[in-house]
Amino acid sequence: MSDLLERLRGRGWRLTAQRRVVAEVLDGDHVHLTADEVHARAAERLPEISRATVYNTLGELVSLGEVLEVSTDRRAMRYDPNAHHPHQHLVCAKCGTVRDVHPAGDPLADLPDNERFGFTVSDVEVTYRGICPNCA
Amino acid sequence: MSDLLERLRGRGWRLTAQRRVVAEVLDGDHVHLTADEVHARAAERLPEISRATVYNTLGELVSLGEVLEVSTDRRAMRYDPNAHHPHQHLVCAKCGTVRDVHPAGDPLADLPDNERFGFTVSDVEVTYRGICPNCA
DNA sequence: GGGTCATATTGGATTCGATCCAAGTCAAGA
DNA sequence: TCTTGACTTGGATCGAATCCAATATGACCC
Repeated sequence: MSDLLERLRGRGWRLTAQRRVVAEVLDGDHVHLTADEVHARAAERLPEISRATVYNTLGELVSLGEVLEVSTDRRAMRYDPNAHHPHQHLVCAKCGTVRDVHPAGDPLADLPDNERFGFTVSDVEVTYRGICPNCA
Repeated sequence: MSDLLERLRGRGWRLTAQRRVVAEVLDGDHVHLTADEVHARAAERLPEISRATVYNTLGELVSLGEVLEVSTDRRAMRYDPNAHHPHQHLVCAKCGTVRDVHPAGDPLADLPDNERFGFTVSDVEVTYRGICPNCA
């Protein structure tokens, strides 16, 4: 993740303690934390960090393409640091657990021209739902 | 949509003026209204209908499988009466317009067993994003 | 038609996630 | 070290959705 910090610095990001901590919190494999969870973990290291800053930083990381926003339910948005490896999500309908998955095929290619209605289609998002082994 | 009302009556639904109006509002082709929009349209016919009742009724229709909930952005949930014909959604990233689309292939079948992690996968939801002709 | 009762409706309060804002703080270049 | 524009803060605010106790009403029975 220090790569990430370097990359952002190169783009003129001012490196603050708060941003560093948020980036470190996200630097786990396969985490899909809510903003509040990110805030809680960040606050363990930097007790005074505010929610607003966590939201700001997450928003910046998203628009820089370093983190993905995924909305798996009607509750809180989740933040996925695995932005540089295309993947989709498998969500447990009971406990909300999220796993990264890699379906075969290219869903974008599966949308024929006559089903695009003149849209310039740039992105597709696939969410699988089911029951995880723990909840079954 | 009177089919719908009959079907629901058969399941013990008590048929009230409010529920009838909500069902009628949803009885349009390819509409993807928010709860507030449903409420506004319902209120044209039945001025005293409350938001709470609209939410209740929509929730019931969803759990009865007669209407689909689609969350196309981080804003309000949308309600899709086209529940009996499998389809996916194409969303304009600018204006939010939603169109029903029918991609080729079966995304469920595209998720291999070794990518299911023991989940019982029951459903998949595909959202295409792009820019519509009007916004381009 | 009238009575009964379980179910539905109401609107105001409440929750929860997210955003906004003005005031204070601080990283980084000179 | 100084300066400055960008960053952070926490409290207010917003918007969607849910909850609740009081009231109203559809459906069934006679």
